[in-house]
Amino acid sequence: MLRKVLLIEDDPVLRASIEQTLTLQDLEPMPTNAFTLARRSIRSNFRGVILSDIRMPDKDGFEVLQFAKSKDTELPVMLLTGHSDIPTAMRAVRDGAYEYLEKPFDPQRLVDVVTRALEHRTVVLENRAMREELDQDSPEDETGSLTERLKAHERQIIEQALLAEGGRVAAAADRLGIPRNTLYDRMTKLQIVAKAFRKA
Amino acid sequence: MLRKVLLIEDDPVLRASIEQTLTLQDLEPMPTNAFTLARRSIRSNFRGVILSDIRMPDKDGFEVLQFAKSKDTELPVMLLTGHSDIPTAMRAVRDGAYEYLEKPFDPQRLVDVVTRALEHRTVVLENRAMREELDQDSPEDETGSLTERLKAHERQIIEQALLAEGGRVAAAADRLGIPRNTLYDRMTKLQIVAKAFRKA
DNA sequence: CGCGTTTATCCGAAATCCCGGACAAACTGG
DNA sequence: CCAGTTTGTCCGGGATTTCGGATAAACGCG
Repeated sequence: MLRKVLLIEDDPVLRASIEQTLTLQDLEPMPTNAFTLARRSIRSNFRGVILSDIRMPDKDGFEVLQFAKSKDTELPVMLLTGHSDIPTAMRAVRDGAYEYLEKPFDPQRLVDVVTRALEHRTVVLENRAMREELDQDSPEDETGSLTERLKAHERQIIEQALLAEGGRVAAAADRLGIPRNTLYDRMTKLQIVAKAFRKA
Repeated sequence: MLRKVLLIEDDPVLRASIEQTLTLQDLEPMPTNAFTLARRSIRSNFRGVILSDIRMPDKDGFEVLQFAKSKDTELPVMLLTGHSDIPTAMRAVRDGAYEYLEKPFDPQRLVDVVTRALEHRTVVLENRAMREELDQDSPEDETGSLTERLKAHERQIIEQALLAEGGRVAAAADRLGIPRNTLYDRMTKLQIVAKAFRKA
């Protein structure tokens, strides 16, 4: 489960307060006082969520939202808003903000919302990682000569055995159910060097 | 993206209202007036989310929550609550409810919350499906002798080539880059019969 | 039916592989 | 430091594989 919370809030008092609330919940706030400072942290693979004030001196919280969405549409952005800005905040939610919090808010409410956002972010990233892995595995190349493919597979098996045995050839041979010398023969042919698996 | 919303609400008026709101947003409400009726729909693989009143004649919304969580801890349950029940609702959120909505609520707010819940549910289920697929593929048995494993792999490659060529051995041999006779030799050793790939 | 193609099997020789034995070098741990 | 173990390499012969050639049987099609 992720724990990072990129916090963008210009009011030092409120920022410190939120920071403390999050820290007490075993979360990892990354406090900043302005959007420009937070910019570089906002990436498509950011392993956390964003919590930003909606009204700030330099930049609007809306810009934070748009910037974040431009980097990653599934990156949760939560907005802190004053009472007068609620209609704006609700529109922001429709535009892709994860949630808004009306000031002053219950610390527990903040924690709940942030926690849910982090859960969501966690599964989204897991999802992507798995999808990538799946895409990698599936396209088994059905091309190449039989002998080449078998050789490649044999290399893979032998290297795996060597890795499992910390590069000890005799043990690997035993594990593979073949005489030690035979394994040396195969390794020579495949140009596998045992030392490479032993440096641990 | 999922769209089902299991709606548990005993007040016919409110139920119809919510149903209409959801339908207008291209969602699929499944309205019921009591927990007992909804029970059988609540499964670990339920492809949707749950929206339940927290105060009902027969059963408490809490029980819905607990029942749902017992089936699937990642099944979002949202609770409709009156003003007096807000502390209860907030505790429910800490206990795993996805969100609570204070009556009377803005329809747009309802839609936003439900939509977010559905997004979350969608990625969670995708996640599980992929995990299962990954678990199936990955556990390559790292056991057995080298020769046996290679033989198994060779059989797989040959059968795949035969399948691709409709069981014509000569063509398969060509595809595998080996002489036709050699392939016959291998097939004999591996007890592969070409006819089995030809009846198509 | 008759002819060309494809399949399936047998043969034999060259190439390759498997595997035990042997041994020096390197490593290990009392 | 030294005895015991492990590593890496070489050897050699028996087993296996490879692969072209040959051939009979089966198939496909006009």
